[in-house]
Amino acid sequence: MLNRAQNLKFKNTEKLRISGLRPTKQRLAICKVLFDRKETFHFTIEELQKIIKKEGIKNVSLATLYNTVNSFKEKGYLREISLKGNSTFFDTNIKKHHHFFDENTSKLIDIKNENISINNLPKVPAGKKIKDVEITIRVATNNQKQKNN
Amino acid sequence: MLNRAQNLKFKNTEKLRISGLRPTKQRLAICKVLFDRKETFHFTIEELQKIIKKEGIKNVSLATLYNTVNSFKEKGYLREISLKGNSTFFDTNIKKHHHFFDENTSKLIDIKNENISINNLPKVPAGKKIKDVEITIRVATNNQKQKNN
DNA sequence: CTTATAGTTTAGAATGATTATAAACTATTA
DNA sequence: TAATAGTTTATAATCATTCTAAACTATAAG
Repeated sequence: MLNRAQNLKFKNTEKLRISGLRPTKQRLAICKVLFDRKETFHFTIEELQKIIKKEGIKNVSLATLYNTVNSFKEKGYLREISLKGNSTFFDTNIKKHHHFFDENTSKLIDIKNENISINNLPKVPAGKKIKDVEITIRVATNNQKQKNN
Repeated sequence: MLNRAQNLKFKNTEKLRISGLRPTKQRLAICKVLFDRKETFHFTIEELQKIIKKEGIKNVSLATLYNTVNSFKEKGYLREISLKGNSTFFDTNIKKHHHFFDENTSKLIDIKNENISINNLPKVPAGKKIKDVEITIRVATNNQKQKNN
């Protein structure tokens, strides 16, 4: 019988194998930060690197972070979020959902998909299928000017 | 009485003055491409440069393109569109509306705001106001793999 | 008209994010 | 245990964007 830590590691190893990736120390370190937690979260590559450093799990180069995160994105274990300006955000929540973007803090907040629906969606261009629907609601305190980026 | 070309130039000059920008040759050349047309359109800085070159209006440096487009964005004469990966897209349509993004062609298609509405929008975070709502619907031909960027 | 000045343009440098490279390293398989 | 295929890493390369400072120009005042 596996304890909690062993079980999580086992799951991560499986996730890597399924993705066709060998379970190396670096990748397991990344998995631990990304997937061994109760709540999903949003991050940039830079933030991910800081977290891994802080937890002192293992030093992981930027190149490996980019490669691994991109692999997970391709395999569907992570999603990339569209945002103006700024750098690229990823989300460990891979269920269909949407986002508030707080312009004051530059943080994303999930909107569960059940809460929201779209009416009168126009016809999709001929011969095309919908691959993804992304809704981003930018919010800010009232007294703050709207950021245009 | 002004003819059509003169009238458009006058309007552009006004637009610049209102924005606190002097109507230089370069800026008028950019305005001509952006605003002197029936239909609004989407562009990247690189595409804008190509169009201006092709029309042979006036050579405009990249720095000026960035500066002027950013000024227009700040003044509200242009909107920036959030998109994963790729480079930054702008839209000369400044009315509230949304977009299809065709993954096969990497082109945007407008969805008029009247056509679409959102239900069950959850409560906005405390003390915050909605500044913008952006809906992007990614589409592709059925037989093509979904791009994840 | 000039001229002075404040604003503008530009090439090229600087920056920052991301990707490519190739040598050193490591997990896996035979 | 060795061979090999895959991985990591530092560093270089690339790409979009912003900065800089010198040359240029629109505007306003004389």
